[in-house]
Formats: sequence, structure tokens, C-alpha cells
Amino acid sequence: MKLLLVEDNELLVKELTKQLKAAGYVTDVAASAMDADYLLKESPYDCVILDIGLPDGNGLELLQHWRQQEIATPVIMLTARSQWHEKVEGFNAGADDYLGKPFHTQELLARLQAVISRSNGRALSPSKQLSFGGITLDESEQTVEVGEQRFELTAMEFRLLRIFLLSPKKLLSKNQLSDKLYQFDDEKESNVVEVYVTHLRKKLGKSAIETRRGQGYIFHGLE
Amino acid sequence: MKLLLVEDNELLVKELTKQLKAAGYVTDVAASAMDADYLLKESPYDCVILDIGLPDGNGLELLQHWRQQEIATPVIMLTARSQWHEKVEGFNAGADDYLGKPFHTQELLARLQAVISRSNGRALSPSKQLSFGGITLDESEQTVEVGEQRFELTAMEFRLLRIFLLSPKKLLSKNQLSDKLYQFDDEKESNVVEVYVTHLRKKLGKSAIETRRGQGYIFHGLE
DNA sequence: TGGCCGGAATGAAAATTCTGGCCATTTTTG
DNA sequence: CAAAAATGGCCAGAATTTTCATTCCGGCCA
Repeated sequence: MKLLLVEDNELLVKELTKQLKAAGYVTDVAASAMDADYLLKESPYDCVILDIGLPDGNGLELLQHWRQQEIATPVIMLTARSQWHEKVEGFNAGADDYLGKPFHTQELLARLQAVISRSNGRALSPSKQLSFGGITLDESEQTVEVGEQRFELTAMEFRLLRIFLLSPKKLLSKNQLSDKLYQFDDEKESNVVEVYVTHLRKKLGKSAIETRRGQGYIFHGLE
Repeated sequence: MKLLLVEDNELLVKELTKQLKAAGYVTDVAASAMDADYLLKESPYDCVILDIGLPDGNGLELLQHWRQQEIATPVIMLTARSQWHEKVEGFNAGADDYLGKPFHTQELLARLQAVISRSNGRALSPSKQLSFGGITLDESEQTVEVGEQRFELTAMEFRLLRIFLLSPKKLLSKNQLSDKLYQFDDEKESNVVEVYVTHLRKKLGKSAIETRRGQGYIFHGLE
């Protein structure tokens, strides 16, 4: 799961990336509208967290620019607490949600979950858990429930499984997967994806993930 | 489709040949101007990728030499990013295109496609696909569209079909075909071409490729 | 120091390519 | 004109290459 954080306050960036990482997100950071624009066109993010006040331009304009180009990546806007009118404009410009600063990280995480699930066409269960075909992921505990059993997941396993759960029954190529698993700049030439598919299969059962030779993997749950 | 890569940087050569192979090209490599000159006279390449900075001579001089001899093989020059003046000289010397290093492989592939199609007198469709008589080749996916149907192609089938599509309605001998299908030093003494013509006919329909006994094949598309 | 991650190595499995052969058709030859 | 030779179509098994599964190991961070 890959996020683009557009924010120039270094302190905030440092803190947020730490928290986001702990929650299993990979985060690229852009400190300016220009960088953000470049990065968004380079790789597919699951969500953009966009500060309204940017050094080289207005966050809102950037967002409008994207929407005009039919870039549909979900966007959560960050605004100063008082600026209600701006918030409203934010909606009109096509933001999917907004958050007044300062905010609790928990709040941001909750909205991320909601926005990303929605954009993948998946509704969350009332208990806010991702689930498909008898396999349920507990995001706060980073554990998985398979039928009666419950397993702990390593960070990597958790991230991979979440990606599968967001797009069940869909073919995902190894490149798509590693794009979502790793940062923009560390291109990997290795078989980590395969390795972790193996790990997940040990916990979920062999048939939960089908491999399409030469194409990628498909997540089926327990059938 | 056969390329001659003239480049002495081993690392670059290794990476490029891999990518070119994946895109369905057969690539011979020359590390020096002398080798390049020799190889070009030995076998008919569809395009030469020529580094301007060679150990035993200047790439430009080599190119000029060829053009003086009326060798018309398309040439794409590789130049250091900054050297604009050299680029211009490149055109004067008869290069068909140039590319500043470093470059994205995608860029090179796009230009190869363009240069090769042009030199065969075939224009690409706006969507950059080769097409003739109801048969359309998708180069990025390595699939064909025949009327309503779509088939996947193996690497060999893809390469062969591309050759036919570049020269529709023209007689191509089996030798010409296998020249373009295999590397300089691993000429096949067998009936592979016939075998793959058979394979293609299964997908394109029997009449798409006419046999001229004792001479070769002619590609007609769907009539 | 222990668990996790990334990468390499190894072996298995699958897909593709190649080979040789046999048969059908066309061309050549006596 | 008929028989022989040459050529191409096509198949099935062998060989090769590609892709994937799995294990192992060094390094890193907590």
C-alpha cells in the first residue's frame, strides 16, 4: 500500500512517515507541488495526503489540476483547523476527505482505511476489518483470522495480504505488487514477492493464492 | 527483427540486450567499429544502435563511412546527454534518430518501432500498432487481434508475425526469415520456420500466409 | 540476540522451442 | 505419363529455457 505525502513541514513529515510505516504503509514524500506532480505520474499511489498550504503553489490548485487530467487517486486534504471555507472548496476540487490540523494520527489512519477501501470498491465490515472468503485481517493488531485460527503476521506479510484483500479475485502482477510494497527509489531485483507469497500460503493455506505463470497472482480466500 | 548494437560498455550491453530480447528483437553486439563494420556487411540488420564514443574510432566516422557506401540500414545514435553539437552532426552524417544517454528503455523501444516501420515503408496506426488486412499486432502485450478474436503469441510466433506485418504482400524466403529470427552465429538448419508458419496459421487462419513452393511465403492478412 | 528482511542458491515445474519423421503435394525426370 | 525426387505440412517427443517455490544465510534493527 503506497501513499504520497505532500507536505513541507519537515517535522510533521518525519513523525507521520514513522507512524504510517508502523501501520504498514509505504510512503513517498514530496515537499513541493512540482515534486508531487512528478511522483504521482511516475507510480500508482493508493492515496495522496495533501497539505493545502504548499511553498510553491496551492494544494487545491494541484488537486484541481489532477482531476482535470482524470487522475482519480484518492486524496485526503490537510487544512488548518479554522479554514472551513477552504475545506468546502476542497470537496469541490475533488478531495475524498479532509482533516483539520492538528489531528490525531489515529484519525488519519481511520480515514485512510476508509478512503482506500472505498476506492477499491470494497466496503469495510462494521468492525472496520478487511475480509474476504473466510480470511479476515485485523489492521490494528496485524493479525489474520483464517477460519478458526489466528496467526500473527510480520510487517511484510501484513502489507502483502492487505493488498490481496483489497483486490480479491484480481490478477496482480509481481511488478504491481512490488510497486506497492516498496518505495519509489529502491528498485529491487529479487524474488521477495515470491518469498512472501510462500510465507502467506503457509498461514492461509496453499490454495488461497493462485499463481498464473508468467502473469502474476490471484487471491481467492478459502473458496 | 535483427539489431546490431555497437557499444563497448559491457554493463549497458548486458542490460539492453536483455530488454531488447524481451521486446522480441534479436541482437548482435559489436564492441568496436571494426567488428561493427564486419557484421553489418555480413548480415542484413533492421536497425543499428550506434554509440558515438567507441574505443577504436568515432561512431560518427563509422556512420559516414557506411553512408558513403550507400548502406541504408537505419541508425539510431547514442550520445552523451549534453553534446548537442554532436547530435546535429549525427543527423548530417545520416543518423535516423538519436538518443541522449542515459535514456529509458521504453524510449529506445518506441524509436526502434518508429524507425523500423518507416524504413519498411509502413506507417504505424495512431495507437502505435502494426496492422494489415484485419490483423493487428499489439507489441506491448505480444498478442494479435484477428477480427473479433484475440490470441496470445509465444515469443517466436510474435517475432515471425511482426516480420510478416512489416512486409505484407511481399515474398519472403525462408532464409530471409530465419536470418531475421536468429542470431548471426546460431543459424538453424531445420524446419523451424515451417513449424511456426503452421502455428501462426492456426491462429490467423489458413489463408493468411500463402506458400510459394521453392521460394518462400507471402503474408496476405485476411484478404 | 532474536526475529525479520532481502538476496542468493537450488531444485521443480511448466512452457516454449527444436528435431526428426512421416505423409501429402508438387515438380522434375526418364 | 509415370515414377522418382523434392518440398512443405504437421505432429509428437526431446531438449532447452523460463518461471516459480522453497530453503538458507548474512545483515540489520530493536
